[in-house]
Amino acid sequence: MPEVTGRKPAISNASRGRNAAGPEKRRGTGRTYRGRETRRRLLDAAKEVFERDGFVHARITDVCTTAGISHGSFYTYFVTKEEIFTEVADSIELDLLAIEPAPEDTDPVERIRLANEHYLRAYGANAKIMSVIHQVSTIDADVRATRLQRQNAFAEVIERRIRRLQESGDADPLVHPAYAAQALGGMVAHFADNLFNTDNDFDLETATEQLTRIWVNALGMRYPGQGPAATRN
Amino acid sequence: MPEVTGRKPAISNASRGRNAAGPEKRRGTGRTYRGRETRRRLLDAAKEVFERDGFVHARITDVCTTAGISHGSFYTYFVTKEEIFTEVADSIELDLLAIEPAPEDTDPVERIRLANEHYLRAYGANAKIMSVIHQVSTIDADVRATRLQRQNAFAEVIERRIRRLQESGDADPLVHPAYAAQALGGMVAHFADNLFNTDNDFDLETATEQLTRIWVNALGMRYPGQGPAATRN
Amino acid sequence: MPEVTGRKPAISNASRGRNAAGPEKRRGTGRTYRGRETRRRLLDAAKEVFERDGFVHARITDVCTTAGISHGSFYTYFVTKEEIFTEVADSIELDLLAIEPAPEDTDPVERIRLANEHYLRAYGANAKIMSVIHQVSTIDADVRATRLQRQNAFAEVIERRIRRLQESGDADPLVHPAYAAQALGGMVAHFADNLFNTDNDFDLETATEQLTRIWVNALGMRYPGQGPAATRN
Amino acid sequence: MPEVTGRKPAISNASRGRNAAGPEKRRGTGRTYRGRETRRRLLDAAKEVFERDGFVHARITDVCTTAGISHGSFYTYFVTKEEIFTEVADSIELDLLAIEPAPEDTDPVERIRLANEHYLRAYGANAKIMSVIHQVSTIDADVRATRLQRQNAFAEVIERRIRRLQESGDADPLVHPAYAAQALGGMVAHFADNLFNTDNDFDLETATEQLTRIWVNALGMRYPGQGPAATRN
DNA sequence: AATGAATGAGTATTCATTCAT
DNA sequence: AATGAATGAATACTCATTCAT
Repeated sequence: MPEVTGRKPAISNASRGRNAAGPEKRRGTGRTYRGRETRRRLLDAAKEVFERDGFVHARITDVCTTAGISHGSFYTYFVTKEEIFTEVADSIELDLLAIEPAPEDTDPVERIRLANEHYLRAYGANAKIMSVIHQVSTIDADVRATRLQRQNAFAEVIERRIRRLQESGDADPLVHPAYAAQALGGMVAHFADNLFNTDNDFDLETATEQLTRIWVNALGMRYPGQGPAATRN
Repeated sequence: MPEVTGRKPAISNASRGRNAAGPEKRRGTGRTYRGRETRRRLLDAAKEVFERDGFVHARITDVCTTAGISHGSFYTYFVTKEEIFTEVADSIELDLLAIEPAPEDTDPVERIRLANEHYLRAYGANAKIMSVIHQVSTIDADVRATRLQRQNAFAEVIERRIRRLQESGDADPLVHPAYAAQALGGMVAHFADNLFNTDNDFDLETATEQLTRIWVNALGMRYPGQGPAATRN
Repeated sequence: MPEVTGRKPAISNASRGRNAAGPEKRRGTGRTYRGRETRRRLLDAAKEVFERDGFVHARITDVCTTAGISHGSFYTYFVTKEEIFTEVADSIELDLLAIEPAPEDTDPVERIRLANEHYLRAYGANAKIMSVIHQVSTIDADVRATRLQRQNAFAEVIERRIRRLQESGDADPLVHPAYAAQALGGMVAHFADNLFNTDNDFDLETATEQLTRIWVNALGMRYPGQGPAATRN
Repeated sequence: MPEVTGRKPAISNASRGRNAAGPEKRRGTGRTYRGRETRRRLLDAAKEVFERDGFVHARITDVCTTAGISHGSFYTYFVTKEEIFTEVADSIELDLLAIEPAPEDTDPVERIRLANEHYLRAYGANAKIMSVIHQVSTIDADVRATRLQRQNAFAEVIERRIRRLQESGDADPLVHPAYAAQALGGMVAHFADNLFNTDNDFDLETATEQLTRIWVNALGMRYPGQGPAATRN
């Protein structure tokens, strides 16, 4: 994706090195209370505008108007549209990936159900901005990288669990943990998007239950007190 | 990102009115061999440019240059960037969803494997443009609608098959066909994107096999000659 | 004549929708002294360019160059070429139609002469832009509407005066006030255009006198101290 | 009005020297029957399109489509948009200026009435295209010149008549023939445009009568059998 | 820290006219 | 003489970013 536009810092190379944050690039202005306040207002406004218009069509002007600050002040706090977007996105996805702590003795199937439920709920609470993040990830290499990184981190967690289940004899050993993790994680992500960002007849509870059932079946796990899953004989 | 323009009504149109516009909007120009050739060249060029630059950054100029035609000739064939994109996208996604007919007596599991393999291969052959289609679907309502429509059509096919398997006692009756269809279809789509458009260690064959296994397990199907799936007792 | 453009809706607007646009359309920027200055410079420049090139051939670029401001700044103040034109036109025609108040006891014929003189002088002072307004009124429905509205308002004033003259027995009762008002008003307007925008041998003073004489005769009015008008026997 | 556009023969210098008709410029193709037929179709179509869209917005494409001929064939018959317009315009105004032959002994007032009636009717029959001619005359110097030339020729006829009336003692000698001719001719022209090209409550018959009355009064003429015009004492 | 005016690169689109067939 | 494809000059408009106050 070569840089075609000529404007100053087009997206791809704007937030490069994320977290690396060029020393003179990142603006803060969090020193005074008033400054912090304005910054927060901008972030809130940005989220609103991004959700409404998508990243591509969102205009900084609108963000400023929404935040009730002047046009030029934006640059006191953020260097580019990309930067503020990244910050908005970061503040969001964190919730999504927060894996809830469950009691030690929670049943494995229940754990999966809880994780799925949490994912769906968290996604639902941020469905619109999630789809925008999705959009940006198809445009901007850095955002895409971050997204993939998170996806992989998520998949790794799942992978470890699958591996553990297999080791304890509770999951089909023929399932490849890495592949299954990516596939099942993707399945839930995909479904969540479908559930909240399109018109359809799905409902959250059934979705939770069904995704869990599929997940459990897929791994060849046993439902508690039900005998072997998916066995008909 | 200045491609997002849109001039004001301009004094002009004011007095146009009447039946001026007429049907002359639809462009075809497939009357001459030369015309058809040029059109084809444009479509090829467009695909190339979209793959390289993505929809947002693709410029009509580049498409024309690549096609070796003059600037203005583009509009002899297409009205907007969106239109040519849609045509490119349509020609692609069709292949993808075409599920090749398998011999009558093909084993159900094998059928699934074949379908998955086909999907992955077809996706792989068009991976780059597929991701662009993805991008556009997050930007343009029409493209999104078309995409969803196809996704649903695809899901319905899967749903019917699941239902049939359940009726013949070959699939877990507790799985909800509609939910499962959307989930499993999404899973494969998601994985395909991951497989071809990111750096990772997955390979096509294993992916085919694993996705199939998960799919089969998820539905509680039995692998041929292996006894009940996912049963370990 | 490419000024008559008008881009397609462009994918963009598709997802804008919602309450995006908002009220931000109306541009003002009269907040700062500097801003007001620039605006004024733009209006002056626009008048100059419109007078020189006519509306059709006038380019916004030229207006900006003439005003000594950058290209994009135009849009800080005006949305379209039409808008700035309308504003220029409005500021002009006002003078034209302002009928100066004459002393109470002014002779009716003198009143007419004064009005004609004022009209011709005012027209003369803005002859070039007047002809451009004329041009635009043949192109743009809005400008045409405004023009007609004014013309009619003007005609109504004349009509009322004719009616009063008839009531006091000072004008031919067979003359239809509404028709005459439109006819005589149009006569002066037409003559003014001819006088200032073409090569001919007319001069302002004779024109004033003659138009007045025709007007007075037409209404069957009496010249002061001359006995009945148009009577030669 | 400097040449701003870059297209080949922009209007102003296109029809230059009218009737001079550069030897190689004017295309004819009136040799075959088919050719003459096509030419006629083009002229009809052009009139229709010009009336509907005005000169500025009329597109040659539309003219061709309307005429049912191919795009490129236009240039077999006409060199430019201006040329075909001029030809359309010429064929129209002729009728308008045709002064009807009245019986030798026709009353002078009746003569004026007949002339006015003819003018209004002829204008009415071509009102729309007349307003387009008006438009073009504000854009194109040549068309403007032609228009003025005709207007002046018309005015001269009127002027001669006024002079004759004055010589025979039938018109106010204080009226300046040249000024009055321009004024009264313009009055009728202006009224005609108003009558047919705007929404108003005027009707043709009253207009004819009133314009005649004003005209007759203005010149201080006597209505037949009514004693001196506009005399009330 | 805030304001709002100024900047200017970037690109889509139209349509009269030409040209190869 | 007809067709229709190709050309390309011309220009309006957007919006991220900078800058003077």
